[in-house]
Amino acid sequence: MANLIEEAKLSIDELLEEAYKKAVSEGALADGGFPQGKVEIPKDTSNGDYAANHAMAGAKSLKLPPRKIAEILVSYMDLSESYFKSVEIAGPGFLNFRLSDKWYGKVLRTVQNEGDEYGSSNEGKGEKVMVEFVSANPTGPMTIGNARGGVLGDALASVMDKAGYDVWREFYVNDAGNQVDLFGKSIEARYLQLIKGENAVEFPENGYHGEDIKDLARMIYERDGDKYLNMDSEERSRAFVEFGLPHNISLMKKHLERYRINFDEWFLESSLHKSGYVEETVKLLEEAGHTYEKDGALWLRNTDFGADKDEVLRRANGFYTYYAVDIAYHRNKFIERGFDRVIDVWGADHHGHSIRFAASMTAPVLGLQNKKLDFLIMQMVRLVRGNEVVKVSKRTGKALTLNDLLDEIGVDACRFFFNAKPDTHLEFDLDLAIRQDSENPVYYVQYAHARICSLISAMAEEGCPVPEASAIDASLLNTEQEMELIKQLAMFTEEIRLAARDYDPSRINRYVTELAARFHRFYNSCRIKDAEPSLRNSRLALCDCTRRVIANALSIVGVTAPDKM
RNA sequence: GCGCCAGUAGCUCAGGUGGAUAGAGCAACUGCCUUCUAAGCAGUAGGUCAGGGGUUCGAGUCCCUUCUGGCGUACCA
Repeated sequence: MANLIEEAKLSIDELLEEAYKKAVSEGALADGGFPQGKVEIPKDTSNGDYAANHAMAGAKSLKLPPRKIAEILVSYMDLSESYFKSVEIAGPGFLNFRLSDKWYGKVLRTVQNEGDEYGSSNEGKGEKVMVEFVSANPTGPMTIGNARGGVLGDALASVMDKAGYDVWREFYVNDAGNQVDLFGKSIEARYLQLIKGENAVEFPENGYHGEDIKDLARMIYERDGDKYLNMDSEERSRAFVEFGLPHNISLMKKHLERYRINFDEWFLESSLHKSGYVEETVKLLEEAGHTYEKDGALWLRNTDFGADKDEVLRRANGFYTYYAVDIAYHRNKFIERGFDRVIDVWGADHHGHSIRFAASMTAPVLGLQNKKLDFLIMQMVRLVRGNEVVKVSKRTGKALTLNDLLDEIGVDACRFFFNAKPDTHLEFDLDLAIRQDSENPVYYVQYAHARICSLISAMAEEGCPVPEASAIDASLLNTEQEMELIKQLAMFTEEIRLAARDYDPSRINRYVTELAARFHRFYNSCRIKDAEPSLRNSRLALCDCTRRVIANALSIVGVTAPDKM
């Protein structure tokens, strides 16, 4: 559970502080306090692997020019027991440290010892976090937008899990409310059209036009014939909903499983209605005086909590709005189920809602003062086919479904592709996606893994198994390519930490692509098979570590790491 | 109108919370397989970081403003 980058930075801080203290005790520096500097990995590591700006930060308090301070610190510094072989002063006063082979060896040992666990840390300290994502309406098939939200949520959950949070994946099923009524009415219309003819029955204006609705009607007709023909309309569409929803939900489960997403819970909206929890929550707000009646509806004074408008909680017809249900649902997450933090992965079409909703959640009666509600708002996916923009809408029924997409480009490519930075618009070109073969970066990464696997097995057959990292001589790994590769291996834990902190799992994509690139560079410039035995063993251990980290990283994104390609 | 997100190479995007000379991949061009997987590597070319102001030793990064695109601003979810 080591974060090698953090360790290296900390050890530089310690080296500097020791040098500072020694310099002060011998009168070389004024005792103005140890300067609070930052240790960073510079963009360009040709001057050093780590750069510290303490000398610049201390210029004022120590009343000396930065370069002078740097010189004094360096002269009092002892690197002999450290992970560094040299320190140099550069530019305005940067202190540039270069890593020694003691550190490179430690990296390989750490990767090998920690195995599948390498990359994990205890940053999150077991905090209970729920990631709610996808939560697609069960009124139709999942779309390409859900493909993005699915990977984002799932990979975010994985990253947080690795970073030491206690993570729960949840799918919120909207199995109640207007959309569901409309769903029932849509099936009903299609059903009646089957019997009476398409022109004899009017289709609801805002109904769901998709083929899947027709399919559902057909299934019902094939099973029960015209049994529902003379039934009361309300009763009939309710019966159709009772058939259609479970059907769609199990289909979503199946497709998401194919997409390698498994939820800890499929939470039913209807359960909040049945248990009276929505009513109870609204009453809470009512009794605290946060509501008023207008035009027969019950309104929440959301402007009191800083929102730009008030919201309807209960419609004039007596039904609760999704807004009221959402408040109840989130109260349930925090209060009833004890999550410390909730992250909702929502599309950009919900961002207005998320801002107003966050305001509502600060209502003191809800008791969420110490809780943390975050939103990961992902921008929309723009579907294009060549130059033509493809409109995605469930209403028109023309959407490309998640399952169709998986048929076309495969799970690995899809997961890798959609794990992109959440806050930028994603352009998805269907023409490109279909011919996304070797152009796709996912293959570049997988290829590195397969290359290593076949190399390792070929070497094992020749009597050269992968050695223990503790038994190799890391000082032999002294070419630029080897050192760059090891440095990238060391970065993994830190990368996961940052991905969790920023809610940006796409960092892992970039990380693993860079790791693969560094491996390919190494592989091209360094022979393994016919190197001296000790060098061969060192390189073999390096290959093995790379293989492990690639596999670990890909598993976070939910992409397979093949042995052969 | 107001609010949120974005604008970086021909295309798709990075840019580590203000640091050293702005980077990858694709596309284009030139090389590298009798040697561990060429789905690879090395190299060339490509830029007014949307425009304009400001903050400071220093700005793609922070502030203001204009422009462009997306999304929102329902008794839909």
